[in-house]
Amino acid sequence: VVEQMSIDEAYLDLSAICPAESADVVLLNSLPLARELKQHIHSERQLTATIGIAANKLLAKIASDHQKPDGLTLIAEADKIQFLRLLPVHALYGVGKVTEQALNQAGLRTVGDLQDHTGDLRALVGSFGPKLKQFAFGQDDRPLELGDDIKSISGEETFLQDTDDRKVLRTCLREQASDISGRLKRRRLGAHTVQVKVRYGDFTTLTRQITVEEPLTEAGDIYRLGCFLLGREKLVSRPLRLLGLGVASLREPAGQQLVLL
DNA sequence: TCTGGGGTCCTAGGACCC
DNA sequence: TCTGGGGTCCTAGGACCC
Repeated sequence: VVEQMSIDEAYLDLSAICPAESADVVLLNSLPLARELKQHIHSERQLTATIGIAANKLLAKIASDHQKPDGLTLIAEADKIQFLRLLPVHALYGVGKVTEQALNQAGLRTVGDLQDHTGDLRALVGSFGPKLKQFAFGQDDRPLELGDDIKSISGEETFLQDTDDRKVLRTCLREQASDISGRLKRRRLGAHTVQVKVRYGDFTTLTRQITVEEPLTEAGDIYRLGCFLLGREKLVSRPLRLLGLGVASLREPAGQQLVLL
């Protein structure tokens, strides 16, 4: 079972082909396969690959980050709590710059600090609290996401020079609309929301969106709504550094709604 | 480092409904 | 005329990930 995360990362669930009575033996049984995988990649592509083996996605990712180029790291269930203790909180999935700072300010710097913390983490990180606590102990029940169901499609362009030239902006928007339309049609989806995004020279970034009843697929329709949003909100009052266009609320136009009259 | 591109999810406020 | 309680949807921004 494979979940592709990006162009160069994926999770593999090998539990079905490496059966064993205990969780850690399952992990050990997958080692030869991991070595073989690395070898295949190297002989076929002349590329190194890094693999992390563990009982869930959180730990597998941490394991693969552990030894970077050409690594192979296994985190056993028996060792996971100890293994995590010394890592900075930033190592946990979902802890970025902002959350890290909030935790640091409360004196929580390592995953061990999180493990030992007796208070309610919700006071520091909101609804992420319970999940963060589980992550700190190496518990993660997120399943592999298989389906290629997709929630939004967008494109954006940063200009070499900030511009408010209507012709340049219209051309840009038209290209983005046509790209989005192509991707919608390939997936046989219709969009009910169109969003524009602008960024000015000072990096101020604004988005505006509109939701419509009819599913959109045509480039012209998406383009027109994008223009409408830009105009309605007078977003091009100064030169733009970036212009973006996107669609969301994607649905398969399964049953076409007919007009009553 | 003056900061690209494509995504997902969460939050908070407001309009609106019963 | 002001006011409860429970809910949905839309919008805008932001944190985070690769």
